[in-house]
Amino acid sequence: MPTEPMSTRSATTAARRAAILTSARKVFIRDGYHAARLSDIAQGAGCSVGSLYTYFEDRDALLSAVLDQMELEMRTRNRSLDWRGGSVEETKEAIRQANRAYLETFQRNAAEMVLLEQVALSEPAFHKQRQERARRFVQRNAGMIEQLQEAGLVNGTDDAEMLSAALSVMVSRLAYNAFISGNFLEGSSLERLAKTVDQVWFRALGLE
Amino acid sequence: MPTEPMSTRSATTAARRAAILTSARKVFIRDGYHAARLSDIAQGAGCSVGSLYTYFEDRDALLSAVLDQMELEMRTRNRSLDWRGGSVEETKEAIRQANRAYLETFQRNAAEMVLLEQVALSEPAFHKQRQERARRFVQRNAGMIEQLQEAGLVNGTDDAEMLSAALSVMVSRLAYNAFISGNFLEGSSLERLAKTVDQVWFRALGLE
Amino acid sequence: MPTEPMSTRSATTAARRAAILTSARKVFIRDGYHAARLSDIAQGAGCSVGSLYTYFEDRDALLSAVLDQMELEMRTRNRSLDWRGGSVEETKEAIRQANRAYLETFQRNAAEMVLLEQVALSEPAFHKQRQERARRFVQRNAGMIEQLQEAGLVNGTDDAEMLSAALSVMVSRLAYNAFISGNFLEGSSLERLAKTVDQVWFRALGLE
Amino acid sequence: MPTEPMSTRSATTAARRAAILTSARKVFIRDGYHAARLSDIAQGAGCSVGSLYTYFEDRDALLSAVLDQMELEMRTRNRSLDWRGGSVEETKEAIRQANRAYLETFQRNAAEMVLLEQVALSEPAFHKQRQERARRFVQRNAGMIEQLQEAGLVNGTDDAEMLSAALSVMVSRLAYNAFISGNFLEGSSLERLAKTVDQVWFRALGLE
DNA sequence: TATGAATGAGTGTTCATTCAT
DNA sequence: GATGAATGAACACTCATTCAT
Repeated sequence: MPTEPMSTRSATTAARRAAILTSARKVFIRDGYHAARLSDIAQGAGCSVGSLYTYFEDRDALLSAVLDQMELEMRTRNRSLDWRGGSVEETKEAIRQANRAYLETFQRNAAEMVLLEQVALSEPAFHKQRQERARRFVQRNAGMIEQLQEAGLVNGTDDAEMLSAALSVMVSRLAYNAFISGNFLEGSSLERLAKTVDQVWFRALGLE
Repeated sequence: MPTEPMSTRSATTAARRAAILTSARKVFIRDGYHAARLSDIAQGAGCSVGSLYTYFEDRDALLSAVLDQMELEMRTRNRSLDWRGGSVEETKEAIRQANRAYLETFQRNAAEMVLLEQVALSEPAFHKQRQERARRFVQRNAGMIEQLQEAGLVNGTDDAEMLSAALSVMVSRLAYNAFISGNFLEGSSLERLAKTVDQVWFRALGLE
Repeated sequence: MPTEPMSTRSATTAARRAAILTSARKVFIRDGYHAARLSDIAQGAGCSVGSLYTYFEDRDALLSAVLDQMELEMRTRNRSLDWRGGSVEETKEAIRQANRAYLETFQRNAAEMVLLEQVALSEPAFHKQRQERARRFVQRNAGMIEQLQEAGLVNGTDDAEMLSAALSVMVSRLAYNAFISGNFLEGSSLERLAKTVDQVWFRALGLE
Repeated sequence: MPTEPMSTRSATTAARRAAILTSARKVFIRDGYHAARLSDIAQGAGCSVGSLYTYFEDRDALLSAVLDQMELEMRTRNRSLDWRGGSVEETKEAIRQANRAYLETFQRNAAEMVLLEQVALSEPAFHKQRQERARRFVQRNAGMIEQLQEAGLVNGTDDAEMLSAALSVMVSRLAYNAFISGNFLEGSSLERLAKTVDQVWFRALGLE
């Protein structure tokens, strides 16, 4: 066994930690940030409440670990537009792929997105972190729009940063309304969303 | 006695109800949906905690009344696009005015919007109500887009409903990020937002 | 009824507060500072645990109120030696009375003294306050000894402050051992203590 | 093999026990009787919490061992007055030496004395044991005072036992207030204390 | 109708002790 | 013998709701 990764104890310990994390994620998503109870999490993990404190400092640290895990899994959605020159059609294709990747990730993690939203609304620290991430994402896209402007592919008089923000929030919020149960676009297919958002991006940038 | 004013008692009663409502709104907005405490609301209203129950069934009913009051005040923002024929330029002007009205209302009621968001994320009943309102709003705009399509003013092959939704959420979410403290667009002027969202609307609809 | 002291509500409220205080005092004394439970205090007061918080901020505030009440009751013990000139015999009589007053107070509040001791050992804030009181008490007596020295009644070469401290702690600690159950002088009569401490005071001061 | 040293295992075992004891003493003194935690003790001893239970029955047994160790070290302070006849000056010298020995021990072990006090106030069993020790100490001194009375060196009408107790507690409590941080005699030199307590002893016994 | 004291269920957290490895 | 994760009982504190006055 050349790649034996860890001792039995470590393995067990890691498994228990993972079980708690999984249960916590389920309970936090099912009951919401405020209503989630440690006792439910412990029960779901098959351990006592006290054991939660073996692996996590307190309730907030546990939540934080859950959120970190989610962010890690969703990292791909943060891949902003990757354009390094190319024809109009290549540019459009890059946009199509970025939008699709984002929508797919959102669809796969719809429940998680609600939790992220709840926490951001209640915990200033997390809200700040999340906004910072959004800001960077929008900035990157804005930089790309400026490159397109310089390359003469799109209208050079636009407010690139605000345009980037507008198109970004359009996609994310459309996904929110489509993929999260109870919302007014519920049931809309990813295809249908993608088609419209691509179109708006293209026209807003003048890529036609 | 058709114009009999309210009796003194009624007047007093109504005033007290209003005082409670005002205090509740302030506290719910200041402390957030979960952290707001009835004792603070009573203190702010200059009455006892017990009196709250004379005017409202329970905490949720009080919250509900606060939200209703807010919705009433913000009703203008729900005025969707009002297009009844006209030239391209007239259409664009109608869009400009609708967007501006929405942004102004949002800016004026930024704090309220946070509360609406918090509640929608925690209370399914209210969430449903809010989504229904959003759905109707989007449907109305979608209907108008279809009329524009039929009039030959805009591209007739677009998914009108999804396009309406996309453009709507773009405006509301951009406002959210611009007018609510701590968000990444904080400080952006209404003018700057309006210019970009108008532009995207026009291009997305082909109104140029 | 010219001296009607308070409204019925106030009376009831004060009575409830007093009941809680009485119960708290009993429980704190019976179980000790650390082992005392709020549930026991509430039960003894005939109310719910939650009601304790109507009258006291938290456990510490309740304890503090108990201690304040005790201090108030025991204030007489702080009456240090009151000597304003006079013959040797008058001085001795003043000492006799001061010692007796102290011992009587201690005897009457023996259980309370244990609690004071416990708290002082665990709560720096209270310890400090208590030491300050002791310091002032000793200083006053030291001042009187100096007056006696100046009057030529007692040995003028002694360290008045230290002598005062020595004689003070002798009385208080002897009382502690005599009046508190389980201690090695348990059962000794106040008379017996008084006779010895008076004697030591007289001889130490040279009042013979 | 009469001088066979301890086996390696025994040596190791004894060393570990000693390490635990040392760590426990440090932690109990640093954090106080109630706040001291076994996990800190184990960490200080460089072993696991579970190992504590290999060497000591439970928390109380460990505390008990710590206290025993302290008592052992401080045994000299328990050497009561050792008078087997002699002149007045020799008697006074014996008293001087006893007081000084006591004060020195107390000063050297001030922190330990606080712990002893805390435990005595919370644990009846230990309190009893401590009082018994104090009683014997006072009895021995009382016996010596009676011998002095019989020898005509001191006043024969005094209550020897109570006088012994009074003088004993005076020394110990003065030391407590002088050598333990936060008390009102803090900073007083051993010399200053000794001078006063010697004086009081001499005068109280009539040794002049 | 107004009051505000009383209620009590519910929660996160601590830590000495145990025991499987 | 050594380990340290698991346990679970115990506690202080909160606050929406009730109801006697």
